[in-house]
Amino acid sequence: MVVTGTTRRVDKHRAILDAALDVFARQGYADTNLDEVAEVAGVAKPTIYNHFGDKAGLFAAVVETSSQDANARVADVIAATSTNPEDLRAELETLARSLVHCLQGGAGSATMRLQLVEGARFPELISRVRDGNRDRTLDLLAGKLAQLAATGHLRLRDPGRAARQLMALVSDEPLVNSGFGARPVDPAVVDRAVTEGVDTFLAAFAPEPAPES
Amino acid sequence: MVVTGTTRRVDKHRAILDAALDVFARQGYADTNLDEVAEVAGVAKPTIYNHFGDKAGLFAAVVETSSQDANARVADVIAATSTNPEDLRAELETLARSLVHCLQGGAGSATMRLQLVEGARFPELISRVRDGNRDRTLDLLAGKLAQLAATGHLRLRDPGRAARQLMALVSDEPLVNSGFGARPVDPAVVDRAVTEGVDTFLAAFAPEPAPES
Amino acid sequence: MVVTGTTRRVDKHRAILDAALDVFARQGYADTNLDEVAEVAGVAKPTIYNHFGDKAGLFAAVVETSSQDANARVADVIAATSTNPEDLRAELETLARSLVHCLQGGAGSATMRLQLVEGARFPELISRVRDGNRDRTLDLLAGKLAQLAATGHLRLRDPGRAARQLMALVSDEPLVNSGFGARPVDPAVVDRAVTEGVDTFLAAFAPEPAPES
Amino acid sequence: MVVTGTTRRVDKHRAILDAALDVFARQGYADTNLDEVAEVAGVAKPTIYNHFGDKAGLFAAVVETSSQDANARVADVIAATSTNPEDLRAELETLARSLVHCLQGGAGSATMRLQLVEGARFPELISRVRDGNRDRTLDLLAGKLAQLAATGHLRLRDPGRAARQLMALVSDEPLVNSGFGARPVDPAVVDRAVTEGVDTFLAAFAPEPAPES
DNA sequence: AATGAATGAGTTTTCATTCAT
DNA sequence: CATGAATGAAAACTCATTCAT
Repeated sequence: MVVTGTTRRVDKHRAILDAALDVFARQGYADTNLDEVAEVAGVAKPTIYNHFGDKAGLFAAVVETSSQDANARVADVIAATSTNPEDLRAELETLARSLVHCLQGGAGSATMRLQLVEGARFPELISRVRDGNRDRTLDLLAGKLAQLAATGHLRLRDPGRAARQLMALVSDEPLVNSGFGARPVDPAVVDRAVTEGVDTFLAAFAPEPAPES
Repeated sequence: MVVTGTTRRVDKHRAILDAALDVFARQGYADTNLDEVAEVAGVAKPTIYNHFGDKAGLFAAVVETSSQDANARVADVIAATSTNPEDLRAELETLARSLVHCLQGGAGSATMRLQLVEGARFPELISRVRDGNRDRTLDLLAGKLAQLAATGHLRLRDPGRAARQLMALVSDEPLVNSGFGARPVDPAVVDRAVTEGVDTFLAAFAPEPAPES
Repeated sequence: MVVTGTTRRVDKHRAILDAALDVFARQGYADTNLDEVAEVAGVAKPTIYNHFGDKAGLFAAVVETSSQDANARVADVIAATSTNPEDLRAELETLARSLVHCLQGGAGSATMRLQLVEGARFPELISRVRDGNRDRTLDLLAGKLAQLAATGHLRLRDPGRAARQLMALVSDEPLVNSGFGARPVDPAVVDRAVTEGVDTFLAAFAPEPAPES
Repeated sequence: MVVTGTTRRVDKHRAILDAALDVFARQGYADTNLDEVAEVAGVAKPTIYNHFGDKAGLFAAVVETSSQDANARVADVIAATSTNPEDLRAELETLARSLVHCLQGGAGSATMRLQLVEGARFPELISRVRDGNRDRTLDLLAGKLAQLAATGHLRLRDPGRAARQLMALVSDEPLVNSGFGARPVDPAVVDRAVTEGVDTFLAAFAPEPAPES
C-alpha cells in the first residue's frame, strides 16, 4: 500500500521521460508540444510540470538520462573487449560494430539526434553531456588500445589519436548515412564502414605491414 | 540605372536569402520567425512571401542556394590539387585543410548545420541536396586519388573507399568539436585532425611503409 | 457549489455560443474575428478553440444550436393552435404572427441571417439545418391545416401546398423588409403582411366565399 | 487609332465589372480578394484602383450596374404582358415564370445574392438599390394588375397588395429552394410554385369563384 | 500528487492599398 | 493609364504555463 503511491509516481516519471525522448528526438525541441508528450506518456500535462518544472527542465532530464544510459552501454562494450585476442581483426570489428550500434541504433540514435540538433539551444547542457561522454568513451577506448599495444598487438605511440581515428573510420560513414540520426542506418553501410575502417586502422597501426586496401 | 526595377528586386531576393541563412542556421527552422528575417534583410515581411511563397519555401531556397555555393567551392578546391606533387603529404594536407574549411567555416558551417538539423523536417529536400553534394565531392576526391595512384604516389585498389576514409579521418573530429556546427571550430583541432589524419592515411595507402604514427 | 467545475465550463460554453451568434449575425462569418467573440463572451480566445476546435466549428455549433432553438419555438407555436377555433381568421392571424416573430424577431432574425448569408460557405451544414427545419415546420403546419380541413374550417386538397403558400403570404414581405435579416422588421409591415396574407389565404381556402380583398 | 485607347479602357472597365460580379457573388465581399478579380478580368490590380478607387467602390459599381440590368429585364417582362388576355391564367403564369427567371437565373441570381448577403455591410447602398428596384417592380406589376381589374379580368381593391402577394406566392418557394441564390434552382420547384401560386392568386382575386385547390 | 480547464503571448499568413517605373 | 513590386495592418491558430479542484 505504502509503496504504491511511490511506485506509481516513479512509473509516471519514467513514462514521461520515455515519451519525451521519443517525441523530442522525432520532432525536435521547438516542434514538440507537451500535449503530445503527455498523451504518449498517459499523464495529464500539469503532471509533467510537477515532475520537471518546465519544458526545458524536461528536456534536460531527458538528455541527461538517455546519455547516461548510452554511455553505460558504450563502457560495457569496451570493457568486454579482450586485450589479448586470438584474432585481432575480428576482435576490433566486433568492438567497432558494437560501438556503432550503441551510437546509432534505437535509443542511441534518438539520444545522439537530440544532442546534435539542440546543441545551439542548450549549449552548456549539450556540451557538458556530449563532450563528457565522448571524452570518457575515447579514454576507455584509448586505454584498451594502449593495452593492445603493450601486448604487442598494435604499434602506436599515441593511443588517444588511435582511438579518435578508429572512431572516425568506423562511425563517420554510418553517421552521414543515417542523416545524422534522422533515418535508420543501412546495415550494409555499417558493415562496410566497420570492415574497411578496421582494415585501414590495422594497415596503419598493426606491427607488421598489413595487407593493402 | 535603367535596370533599377530589376536590380532592386534581385537585391531584395539576395538580401532575404542571406539573412535567412544566417537566422535559420543560428536558431533552427522552428525557432526562426520571419519577422526577424525580414528585419535582418531590411524588407517587409510580405516581401518574403512574395518571393518565396512561405516559410518552408524560403528554407528550401536557402538550402539549395547555399549548398550549391558550398559545393562549387569544394569542387574548386579538389580541382586545384596537383596529381603529381613534389611533396604528397603537404599536398594532401592542403587539400584536407581546404575541405574542412569549406565544410566548417563561415557560411559552410551554417549550410551544414541547416542540413543536419532539419534533416528530419524536410527529408527529401535535405537528402537530395546533401547526398548529392556528398556523392559529388567523394567522386571528385576519388578521381583525384585514383590519379595519384596512377602516378604511383598512392597504392590503393578502391579509390572510393580511400576518399571516404580520408574525409572521415580529417573531418570527423572537427565536426564533433564544433558541436556539429553549433560553435566555431577550434583551429588547433583542425590542425591536429588534418596532420594526423593525413599521416594515418599515408601510413595505410602510401606505397612505401609510411612513418609510424 | 459542488458542481462548480462543471458549471463553469458549461457557462463558458453557453456564453461563447451566445456571443458568437450575436457577432456572426451582425458581421457575417468572414468579418467576424474571434477576438471580438472572446471579448463579448468574456473568455480568452484559446478557450473558444478548446471548446469548438476552430472558427468553422464554432460557426457550425452556433447554427445547430440556434436552429434547434428556433425550431422548438416554431413547433410550440404550431402546436398551440386550436383545430376547432371559434374565430378561424383570428386564430390563423395569431399563428402567422407568431411564426413570423419566431423567424424574424430577436435571435430568430440572427439565426435566419446566418443560414441565409453563409449558405454558400457551408453548403452541407446549412442545407441540412435549414431544409430540415423548414420541412419540419411545413409538415407541422400542413398537419394543422389538414385538421382544420377535416373539421370543416378549410377547404383544401393539398395541405402541403396550403402550408407553403400561407408561409409565403405572411412571411415574404417581412423578410424582404428586414433586408433579409439585416435590419429590424417594421412591425407595421408584419401587421399588414399577416392581416392581408391570412385574408387572401382564406379567400382561397375558406369553404364559403370569403370577403373580397 | 484615336478611339483605340478609349475602347481599351472601356473594355477593361467592363471586364473588371463582369469579373467582380462573378467573384463577389460566389465568395462574398469579405472573401473576395482583388488579386483574383484582377486575374479573372485580365488586368493588373492597380488598374482596378485606377477605375474604381477602392474595393468598396468596385462593389458599389458592381451592385449598381448589375441591378440596373436586372431591373430593366424585369420591366420588359412586365411590359410585355397583355392587359386583355384570352387566357388569363396562362398569361399570369408566363409573367410569373419570367419574373422568377429574372430574379433567380444566371446574373439575376448573382445580383440578388450580392444584395442579400451584403445588406448589413453596405446598408444605404443596398437599401437604395434593392428597395428602389423592388418598389419599381411592384409598382409596374400593380399597374398591370389594376389594368386587368379595369378590364374585368380580376376583382381587386388594392392592386399593390395583389402585386405583393402574387410575388410572394410565386417567388418565395424558389427563393428558399435556391438557398437564397447559393445553388441553382430546381426547375420543377419553379414550375410548381408558378402553377400553384397563380392558381391560389386566381382563387382569391378572380371575379368568379375559381376552382378550389 | 494529479487533473480538466483557462489563458497570455506569439507566429504564420493574407490582403487592401500604395510606390516607382 | 497600366503595371510589378513592396508594405502595414490584421486575423486565425498554437502552446507553454497556471488555476482551481
